[in-house]
Amino acid sequence: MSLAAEIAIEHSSTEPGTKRAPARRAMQKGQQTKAAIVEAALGLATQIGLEGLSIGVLAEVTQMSKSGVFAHFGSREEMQISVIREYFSRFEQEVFYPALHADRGLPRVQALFGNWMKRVAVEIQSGCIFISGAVEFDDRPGPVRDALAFSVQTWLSALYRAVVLAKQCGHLRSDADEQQMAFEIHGLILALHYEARFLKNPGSIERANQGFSNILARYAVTPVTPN
Amino acid sequence: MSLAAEIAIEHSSTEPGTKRAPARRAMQKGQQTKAAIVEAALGLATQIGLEGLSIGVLAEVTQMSKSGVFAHFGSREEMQISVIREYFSRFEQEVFYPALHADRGLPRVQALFGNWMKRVAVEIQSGCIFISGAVEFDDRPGPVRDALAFSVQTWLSALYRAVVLAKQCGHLRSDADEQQMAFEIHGLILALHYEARFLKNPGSIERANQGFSNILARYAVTPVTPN
DNA sequence: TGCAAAATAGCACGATCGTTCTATTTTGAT
DNA sequence: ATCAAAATAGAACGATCGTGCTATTTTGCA
Repeated sequence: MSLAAEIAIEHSSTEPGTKRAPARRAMQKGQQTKAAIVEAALGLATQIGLEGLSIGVLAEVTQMSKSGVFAHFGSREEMQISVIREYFSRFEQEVFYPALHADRGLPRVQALFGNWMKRVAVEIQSGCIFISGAVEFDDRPGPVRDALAFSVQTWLSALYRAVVLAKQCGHLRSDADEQQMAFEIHGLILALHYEARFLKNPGSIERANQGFSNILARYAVTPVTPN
Repeated sequence: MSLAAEIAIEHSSTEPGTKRAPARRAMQKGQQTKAAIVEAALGLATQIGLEGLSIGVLAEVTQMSKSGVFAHFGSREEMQISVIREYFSRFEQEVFYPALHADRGLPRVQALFGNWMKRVAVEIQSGCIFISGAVEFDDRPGPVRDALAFSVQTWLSALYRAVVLAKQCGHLRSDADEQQMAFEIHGLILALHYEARFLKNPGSIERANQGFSNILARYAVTPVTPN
């Protein structure tokens, strides 16, 4: 049902500062500061990447001591994972859930792509953790890579399922390959991020949108009205 | 004429260890060791990225002292730039030049894409500096970013010119947008690298090839024979 | 073979890193 | 208000980083 359905399960990892037996105390302040740290870390990570994050810089930004920051996570890796979870949560809220209001089938696929584009357009300035993180952790095994790959796979699967639904609705040609279509859409987003953010090529957003139109023209059963 | 025509100009930077006036000495050994260091650095950089390169690790790998390695470049940034130049040079030799033997027009575009695919297929294991470097330096100004962006732009321009040539040859529809076509091809390569190397999704190579066929079907004037 | 120049090594520097340990302060239910 | 627990601070650790300085070794024309 939810994009993050399985996330909740994985979230039951050992949180430092949370003792098992006597869970009577409220500990509101702790979670509050932790959220503020993650917020700051998220802003930093989108710009300089997850690997660029350091406890020291995080302490500086949040006006805390290094050990104060550290205590909230127990390790740097756990801090990075917290950032990934927060990023995923916002991605979910901004891209996935709003698109569920669109009708099943092609309209929903268009909504997903449209919301994704809106987000990436902003991330041309701020950066995207799903893209930078993929490069940073593509052959560095461990829990951070796992959390990142899980988040990305969850989102790409949601996109794929929307395409499958579109075909079931009869909106796509009978010979349309749903995995292929999702792959090509992903490529457009990646090319946009690369050419706009790194190369600073103007017109990239328009080309990504045009590319999506081209994909629709290929896979849809009938000419699609542009949004 | 050459893909790297302008590179030679940029290459006239201050090389440490090269004094201007008395250029009598041969200094063959120096360049030889430097080449070996760059070779080792290239192998490391493809895996762990340009930012992951350190003088210390490089000294370990080449069985030299840190200062011995350092002296060949004068700075870490200059070392990274040397790696980028070497990577570009090999890319040129492997992808660009061989494709010039194909006939102008669509055949050459197909050859460029085919060679590019062959290389990326290998880089699913080893990694691609043009992709990882773009993420590492997308908002870190400086000479390293400049060298990297220049290399990538040079290659993408070469691809674009091949597409323009294909249209001039009458191989593409009159309404074909060459920049758009190059953008979509770039997206396929990026999606392949992302989904195969990071997500380890099988079938990504086939999807990239299929995507290229789809692009040809859209832009070419006549059905194209698959290679 | 001699000898200057080039190549390499050795050492030390300040900085930053993640982490551990031990205080100290703050919190919040009783 | 009390007091234990939670939250935060402070200091120190070993490691690694890029780089500068000064030897020492190696190179290759004369």
